[in-house]
Amino acid sequence: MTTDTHIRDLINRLARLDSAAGWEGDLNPTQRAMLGYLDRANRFSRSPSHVSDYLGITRGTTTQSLKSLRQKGYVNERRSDIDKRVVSYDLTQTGREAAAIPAPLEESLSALNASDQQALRQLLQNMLQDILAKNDGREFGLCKTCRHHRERDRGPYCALLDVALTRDEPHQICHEQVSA
Amino acid sequence: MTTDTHIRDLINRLARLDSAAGWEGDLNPTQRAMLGYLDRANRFSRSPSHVSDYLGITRGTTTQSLKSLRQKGYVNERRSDIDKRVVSYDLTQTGREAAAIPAPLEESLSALNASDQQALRQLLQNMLQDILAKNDGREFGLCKTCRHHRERDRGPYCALLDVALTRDEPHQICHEQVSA
DNA sequence: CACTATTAGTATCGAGTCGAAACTATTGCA
DNA sequence: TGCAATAGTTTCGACTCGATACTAATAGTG
Repeated sequence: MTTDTHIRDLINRLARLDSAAGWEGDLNPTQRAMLGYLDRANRFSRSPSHVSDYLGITRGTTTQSLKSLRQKGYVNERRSDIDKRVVSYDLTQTGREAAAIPAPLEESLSALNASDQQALRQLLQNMLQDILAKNDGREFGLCKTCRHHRERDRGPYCALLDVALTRDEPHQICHEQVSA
Repeated sequence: MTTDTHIRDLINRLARLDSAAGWEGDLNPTQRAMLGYLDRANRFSRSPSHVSDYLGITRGTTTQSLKSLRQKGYVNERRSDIDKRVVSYDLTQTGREAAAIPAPLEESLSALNASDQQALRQLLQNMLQDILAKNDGREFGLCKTCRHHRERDRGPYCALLDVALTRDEPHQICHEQVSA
């Protein structure tokens, strides 16, 4: 059906234009995407494996890209004390600044009215969930939308990992997130 | 605004998943995108420049990719007689077959009902037009939606190039297309 | 009609993406 | 304790991609 191809093309073209604009400075589109993910992911979701799952690439590739991001001073590596296999990445100050520059796609997005934005988000989200379900991929939704998220007296809390959360963590991406 | 980032992420993730699935056989995602474009573009729109404009990459890159597509037997090169600088690419039989395999994104798309599809297409199209307008990029719409397209007694006709069109050309992509 | 500017396309370079496959180190489990 | 699973890394080869410098053909101007 020609109709289908069309929407697919639109999505790919939009992403491509977003990418093309993403060559700003010494970052390429993939590096920018990683930076963006690390910026929005919580402390449980910042390992090479998580980045790989989110971007849909292999861990080998991710290792390479994270290495070049580290060499350019955008991220710091940190090994876990609990599980010595695990590595986690933090954005440096430079990294946070770079993650903050807006893309042309965002400007165009803010031109849409609120209800259109809502509709668009909903439709895209449904598609994404559908595809992820078929590929047993994870959703990487926001912590606060998860079935394990609780609001307690002393603040937010994760019932899956059994840990107290800081005030901003519910708004971050979690690799364990499962929609309620 | 977190809201904006979200939609942008959705679009990029969908495109990325589409890409990741696009490694089938001996084609990579970019090669697959080029093949798809060449398959849907009319005879006036199949040069390296047009591919570059459509994909938002430089001509140098496009030349390289077309070269590898040709070596693998997916496309044929043809120099124009009128303007000897111009080259045009045709899909081979193998190329047409490869362009026909559907992506997971398409299946997920057909799960949406017709009105949702229409709504989604419209919203994405508006965004695309908006972004293209800001970057003086071309729309690459279908011939039949163009202001130069005419329906004559002897069949479809292009008033811009002053040529008669075959029956299927109005349904193809044209680099000269300008929405009516 | 000659001269210059523009346009179409190509080659080369360096950095980096990407999957595949082979590998190390750690942890989990029976 | 010993083997399987997991997290991450390395290496390889093919390729993308922008930048830059290039050739050839056409267009436009005086």
